[in-house]
Amino acid sequence: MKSGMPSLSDVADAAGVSKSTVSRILNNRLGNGFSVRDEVRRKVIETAKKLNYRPNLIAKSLTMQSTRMIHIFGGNHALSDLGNIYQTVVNNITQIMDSASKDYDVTVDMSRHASDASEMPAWKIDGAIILAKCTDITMDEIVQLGIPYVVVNGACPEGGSSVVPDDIGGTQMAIQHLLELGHSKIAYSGPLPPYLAGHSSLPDRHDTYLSEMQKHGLESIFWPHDILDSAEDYLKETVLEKGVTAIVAYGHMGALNLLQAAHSLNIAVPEQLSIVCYCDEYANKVMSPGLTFIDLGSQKMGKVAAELLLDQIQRPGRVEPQRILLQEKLVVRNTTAPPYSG
Amino acid sequence: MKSGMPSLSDVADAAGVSKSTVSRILNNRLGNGFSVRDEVRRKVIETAKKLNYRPNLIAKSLTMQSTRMIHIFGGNHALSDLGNIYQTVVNNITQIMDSASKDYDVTVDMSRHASDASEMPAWKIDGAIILAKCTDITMDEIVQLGIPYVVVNGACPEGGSSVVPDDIGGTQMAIQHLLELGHSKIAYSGPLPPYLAGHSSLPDRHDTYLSEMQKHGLESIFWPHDILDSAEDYLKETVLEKGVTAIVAYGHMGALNLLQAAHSLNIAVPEQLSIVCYCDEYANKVMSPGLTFIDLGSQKMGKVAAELLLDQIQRPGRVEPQRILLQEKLVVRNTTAPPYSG
DNA sequence: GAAGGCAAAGCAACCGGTTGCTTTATGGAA
DNA sequence: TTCCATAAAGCAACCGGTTGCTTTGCCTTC
Repeated sequence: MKSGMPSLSDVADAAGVSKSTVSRILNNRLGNGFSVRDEVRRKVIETAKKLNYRPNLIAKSLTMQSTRMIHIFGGNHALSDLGNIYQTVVNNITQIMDSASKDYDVTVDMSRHASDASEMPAWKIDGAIILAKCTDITMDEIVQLGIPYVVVNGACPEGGSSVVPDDIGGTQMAIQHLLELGHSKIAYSGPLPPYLAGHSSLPDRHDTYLSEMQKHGLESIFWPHDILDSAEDYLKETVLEKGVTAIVAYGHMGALNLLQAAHSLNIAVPEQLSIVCYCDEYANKVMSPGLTFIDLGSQKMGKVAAELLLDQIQRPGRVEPQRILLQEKLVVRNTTAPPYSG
Repeated sequence: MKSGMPSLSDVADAAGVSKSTVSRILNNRLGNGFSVRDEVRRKVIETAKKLNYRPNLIAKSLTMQSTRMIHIFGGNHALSDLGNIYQTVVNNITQIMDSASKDYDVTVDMSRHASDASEMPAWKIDGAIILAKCTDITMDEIVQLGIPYVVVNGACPEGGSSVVPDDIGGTQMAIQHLLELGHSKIAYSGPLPPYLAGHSSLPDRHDTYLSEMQKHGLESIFWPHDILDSAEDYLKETVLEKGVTAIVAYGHMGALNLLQAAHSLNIAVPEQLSIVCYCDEYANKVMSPGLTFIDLGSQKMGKVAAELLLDQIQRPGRVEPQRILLQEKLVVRNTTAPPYSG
């Protein structure tokens, strides 16, 4: 009890047996030239419980191969935005992990890391989930140490596994939907796509919008527009001046703002203006009225990633690395309609 | 396992010195009865670099007294709701920790735990942040191990530190604001307050609403209303039938829904209906139009908690435990106005 | 009665570092 | 030449577990 937590030796002393005996009993490592009398076993277990003994994972990690710890990398950048899909992803991952036969402990690293530093925790981990991305050094370490991993919504190195939503397909569906309704003046509202940095969804959505518009011989109307910009200015520019009848918005917060601004400007949605956005199904559930949205399937993303990871952990070396492209779904609700022809 | 990762001994052998010498040189632990010739020092450092030696953090944290790890408890319940203030809290905590002179690693526990189980990680932690609450067993362990901790937005045991927003004062300000505008038919919209379970903000806001109304001789109008319920039904009942002119909403998502429903029902906000809600400043920032809201100060909450914790860690035993009641602020924007008198 | 076999538990090395203390080498003073 | 202080580096215990192998004791069996 010197430094707080009781150690294996403390339990051993209290129970009057040796360290190794305690270790073997608590880890149920019988056979292999070892056995105990039931009486001793009970006493040890009881003593451990009484002292509130909990193995020190750090020490355990030093010698053992498995710690049943799953570590989620990238929490700091991925969870820092409000209403982020990663929240749903993480929740679904923990849910799957909890219901797994062996239960796993899940931790999320929230620290900031320099881009040239390792994000590896000090303890040994059995599996890793990478939210969008981690530093190169971290990735190298993960691969070198042979830790099973799955990248969620991000690029992964050769031979790795990933689960990524198909933003290109989703964008195509959105445009298709608007075209079928009869729209031709379709604008895109989203942040500027920085091709080098940033997430692939930015260029994916934006570029697909451009190419789809071009494919159908339509003019593309793009004005970089972040959720913090003035939605009213944006609508004045696009809807009132350029005659835009439909907007594809990068995120649901941006869409909500557009909706509010439309109310202020007396632009009826969906009669005069259709809005479709990319959205997490949960985020959308709590919002009324129902936005027409492209479901990123974050719930499924988390689930699939967790199952993929579990599979890799449980059958090491026998699972083919997979790159799963998760189809997005168009959910038509109350913010899209045929264009106003009055 | 080995995977070629060179160990301290490998470096020592290659450089022709002992383990301890390498350790001391690489950690720059001179003095205290130890010194090296510059020649040897250079050779060791060079050898380490050549072998691409990286210390095994697991082994390191076994012996070191400090692990520089901060653990955040309660991530699973606190971060599972979208748009949660805890997200802001966590982000601000990591920010403070990162800018601390010694840098700390912050992890968030996302596992689910039975209420009679310990949530303690198996590795040593230097400090703990508890989001709202943790299991009793966990709390006991933290106290017993003498780990510095701060409870954020929740109750803490005798002698512990906590940072909590003053929901009672905030509610009083909100009601006061509405009264000054001339409202008298003020409704409260929020989840049912389960007095035993649940968070103190539920009864705090609800009860203060009741007592304030009573204090001013006004009728209280309460209909349990969650964000998933129909906002339109709620408005029909309160505004259209009972003549309510102002609503205090528990959360910003609920307020947003009320706003949308008001549009649908052609109820003008704020002309015919004032809405004020409790909200995270960040969540509100991304929303237009500007809601009048009670600022919970989650940013400050995280900052204060982190600083308090750092203080406790750096001056162990010399810091008085504090219970900080953070004042909420009323931010008047575009959803409150004098009642409609047409 | 001695040898053999097996159940039950302990010894001690090891994982990869850190650190208090000891040993060895070196040089200057007496 | 002898002694001693000090610089330079090594020894070995320790952190808290795991595990191969050995020891102890008891019961059979010949």
